[in-house]
Amino acid sequence: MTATERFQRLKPEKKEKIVATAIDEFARYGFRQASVNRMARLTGIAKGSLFQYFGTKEGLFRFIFDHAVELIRRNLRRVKAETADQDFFERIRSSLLAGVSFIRKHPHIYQIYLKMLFQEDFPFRDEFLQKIRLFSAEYLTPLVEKGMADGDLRPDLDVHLVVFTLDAVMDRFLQAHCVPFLDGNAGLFQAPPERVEKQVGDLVDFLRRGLGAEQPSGRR
Amino acid sequence: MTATERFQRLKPEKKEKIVATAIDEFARYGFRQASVNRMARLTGIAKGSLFQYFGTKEGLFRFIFDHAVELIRRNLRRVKAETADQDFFERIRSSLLAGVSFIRKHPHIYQIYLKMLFQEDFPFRDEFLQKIRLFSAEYLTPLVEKGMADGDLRPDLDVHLVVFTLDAVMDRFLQAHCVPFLDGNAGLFQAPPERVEKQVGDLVDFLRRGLGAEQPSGRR
DNA sequence: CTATAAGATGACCACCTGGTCATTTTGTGG
DNA sequence: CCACAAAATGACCAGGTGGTCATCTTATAG
Repeated sequence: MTATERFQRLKPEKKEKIVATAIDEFARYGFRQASVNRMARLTGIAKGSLFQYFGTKEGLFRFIFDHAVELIRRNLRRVKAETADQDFFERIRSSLLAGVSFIRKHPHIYQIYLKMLFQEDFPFRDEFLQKIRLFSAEYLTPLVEKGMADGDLRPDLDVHLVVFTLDAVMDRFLQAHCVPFLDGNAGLFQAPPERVEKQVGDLVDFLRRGLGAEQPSGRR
Repeated sequence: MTATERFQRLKPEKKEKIVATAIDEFARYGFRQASVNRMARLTGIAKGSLFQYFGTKEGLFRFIFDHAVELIRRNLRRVKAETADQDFFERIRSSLLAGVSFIRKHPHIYQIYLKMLFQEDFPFRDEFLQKIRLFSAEYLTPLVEKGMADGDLRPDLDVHLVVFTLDAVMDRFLQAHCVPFLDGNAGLFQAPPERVEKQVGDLVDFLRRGLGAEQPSGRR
């Protein structure tokens, strides 16, 4: 990969400051419009040093990108494991709440994610889009397949269509939490935790009504 | 509004060339990264002239923006009127097909739309997001309300949630048609018309199964 | 054909960018 | 305290930006 040993040798405090500032910068401005000069000013580190650490702006972004991917991967794995014994719709509920929680903790990473979706001038965008598909395939697909096998989901549904729909609805829910006017007048935008809890509940109940088997194994 | 009389006085041919080039440029590069120099080179018109016509880069974008909004508005109105007598799900089907058709005809406008969703450095972005909400409220909401009143939709569903879900699924369907790897392995990306026809049909059938009343007034 | 107004033009400006590298500062072992 | 290496620095560069405006070209009217 790109050589960042020089950067890795820095004091943790300095490293964190650089990472935080860079994430912020890329989240706010995308790739092309992000300014290494500004990052240098904000971190108090000479521009030359930043280029010594990462080679190029793209190298710096590569590092941030990998960092973010790893964070997301860990989160998905964790949620998947923690909810393994739950009912299908309960898992969807947990996934949505985990998504909101992740965004709360790492808003700038999510902002970068949203920008990369439709902004072609990001480096590694193809890799990024492939990873998204992989995440969806590795996370949602097996979840749906298990849901059908367990009888939580109506047996007449096409797995791919369920995955596609869930992906769309869940993504949109998270987007509406971050972008004004993308909610359906439902006050999703920057809703406080207790309101989110109810919104997620309502949405999942709605999904259950459309996708759930009539008499599932569980109660409710 | 911003003064564009100077531009309006030009020969239609010249006007169209400018509009087409500008739409292309903003679609490819967003706002900040779009270059008036490049547009001048591509149209063969002096940069100074472009600034005489539109005042600023923002003025030029304002014109393109209004132009695009008007196009979309007309399209929505037309589809809504043309499908007024159809069954609810038939209308959704028609809307999706009309969406794909619009994107085929105006791919760059749709690209600008996608970029504006998450790129904050566009001028008029708040206005844009409000318009989106308005379109959704004026288009999808009454459609769903009529669908429920007509008994096409299950009566126990919450209108807002149906609108939210449809919005999410339909938007995602169109996005998947334009961005690779956003489809659920379903080959939506840049699918040819006949494939789109089938995909839309499958999706709508799927939606009908989840949202439709058991015994609607019509056949099928 | 001329006088005048309207329009087109591109050199120019200040500013910002990613990236370089000679120079200075700092850290370390003896 | 020194010597030497490693790290930090910011002036500098070429190239691009949005925007201006004196100058030139064109069209029109008398």
